This record gives sequence, structure tokens and C-alpha cells, in this order.
Amino acid sequence: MKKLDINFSEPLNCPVRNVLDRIGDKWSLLILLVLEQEDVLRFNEIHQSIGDISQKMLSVSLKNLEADGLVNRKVYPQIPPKVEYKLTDLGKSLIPFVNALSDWSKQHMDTILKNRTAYKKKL
Amino acid sequence: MKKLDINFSEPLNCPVRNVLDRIGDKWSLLILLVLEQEDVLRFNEIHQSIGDISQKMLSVSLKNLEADGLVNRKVYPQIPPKVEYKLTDLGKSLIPFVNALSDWSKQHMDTILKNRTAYKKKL
DNA sequence: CAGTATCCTACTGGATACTG
DNA sequence: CAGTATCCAGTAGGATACTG
Repeated sequence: MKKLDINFSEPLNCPVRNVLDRIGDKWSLLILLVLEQEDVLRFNEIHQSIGDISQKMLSVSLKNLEADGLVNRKVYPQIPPKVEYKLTDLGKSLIPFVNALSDWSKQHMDTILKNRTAYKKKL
Repeated sequence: MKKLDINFSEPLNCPVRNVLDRIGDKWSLLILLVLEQEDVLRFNEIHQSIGDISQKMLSVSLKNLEADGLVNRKVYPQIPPKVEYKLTDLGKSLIPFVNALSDWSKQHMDTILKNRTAYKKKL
């Protein structure tokens, strides 16, 4: 058997797994991109920007992003409460790669969709 | 409310969603990276390279990648059967972005893990 | 060798209702 | 306003056994 340089099967050791576990969920990347476009947003602003995300998932995703240090959460102690979210520098540093991926997808989306259709017909 | 350039909530219209749905699963990217390192691999070689993937998930993931046109599947009609997998040009074109993401992750993994620990303590 | 088929669990994420 | 709490359904994915 061929020996690989990277041991992909060791999740803790594997950068791909590490980045994907955070990024590969349904909403995190979307939230990062929304925050990048608007700089600072409140909870409900993100909620409405994304549209079809539930309050629960927005809350969970924001917590995860905050825990990883990708998003900053600033609470204004007032009533009614006001909370602002923005990207940290670490979060910002990830954006170019996400955009690169998004561009690749834009470029090849048509091809991929055609491939899928053709593949189904072959079956 | 602020108006966003991209409508993220339209999955079919959203390149981020499109690329993520294929990429964000547990194994697809790993398979692409393994194939990139080894050029051509048979089913069981991929299986053993990744280590902890089940036969089922390898089969499913390979089918998806093949359907999208990212991986080529070549069958040698002989007994016992022999099937070779390799990246298509489309598949290869995705690799640099995956590697970029992987590099970012390598660079910041320690920071992120520390952030997570610190965040937990705050709770 | 290269998969399928079947069963099963655990987690993701949605809907709804409630709260400081 | 900015969330929690609770319940629930669908699915991703693992274990095992089997097949051409």
C-alpha cells in the first residue's frame, strides 16, 4: 500500500477535518459572509439577512463562531437588549478563502449541474 | 434593513451553498486530497488510505464525486474486478482552494483550539 | 475486489412557545 | 430585542452481512 504524507484519519491532527467541522455546517460560512458584507450586525439583522435560518440555528452557529474566535459579540447592557456581531481579525482572514471557493463554485456550477443530470441518465 | 448583494437563502442560486453541500460532508474533500496525492487509486486503496471510512460511505462519496464530474471511475471488466479512480480536470481545479483552506487551518488551529478552551471557561 | 443491502443510532436542524 | 427550552423529523453515517 502507498503511504500518504498526511494522516487524514486522525481528526485532531488533521487540518482539513478541523476547518471542515466548523465550516461544513449549514450556516457558519453564510454568517461569516453576511458579516463581512455589513461589518456590524445585530442578531435580528443577521436573522433577516439570511432569511431562512431559524433563531435556534443562528444562536448556535454564532456561539460556535464566537467560541472559535471568528466572530466578536458585543453586548450593550440596556433594555431592550442590544447585541452587535462583527468579524474578528481571525474571521476576516478566512474570508478570502471562502470567496475563492465561492468563485470557483460560481464558475463551475453549471458544469456540475449538467454533470449530475448526465450521470443520472446513465443509471 | 440592509440589503445584501447575494441572496444566500436561495440554495439553487447560491454558489456557497452549492459548493458546501458537496464539500461539507464528512469524506468528499478527504477523498479528493488522497486522489490528488496518489494520482490513481483503486477502491480498496482509498479505503485503506483514509483508514476510518466505512465501505458504504466511501462508495456513496465516490458516487457523488463521480456524478459531479470531479472524479473519474474506470472499470476493467475482469475477474476479480478492478476499478480505478482519479481526479478529473474539474476535480484537480478545486484542489488549490482546498489546500489553501487546509493551510489556513494549519496556521490557526492552535489559536482556535485555545479560543475554544478560553470560551468554555468563561461560561 | 468492489461493492450492495439492511439495520440502526446519533446528530442536525426546524417549529413552536416562552423569557429577561 | 435577543435569545432559551422543548419537542420532533429527517438524514448522515456506522456495523454487519452478503454478492457477482
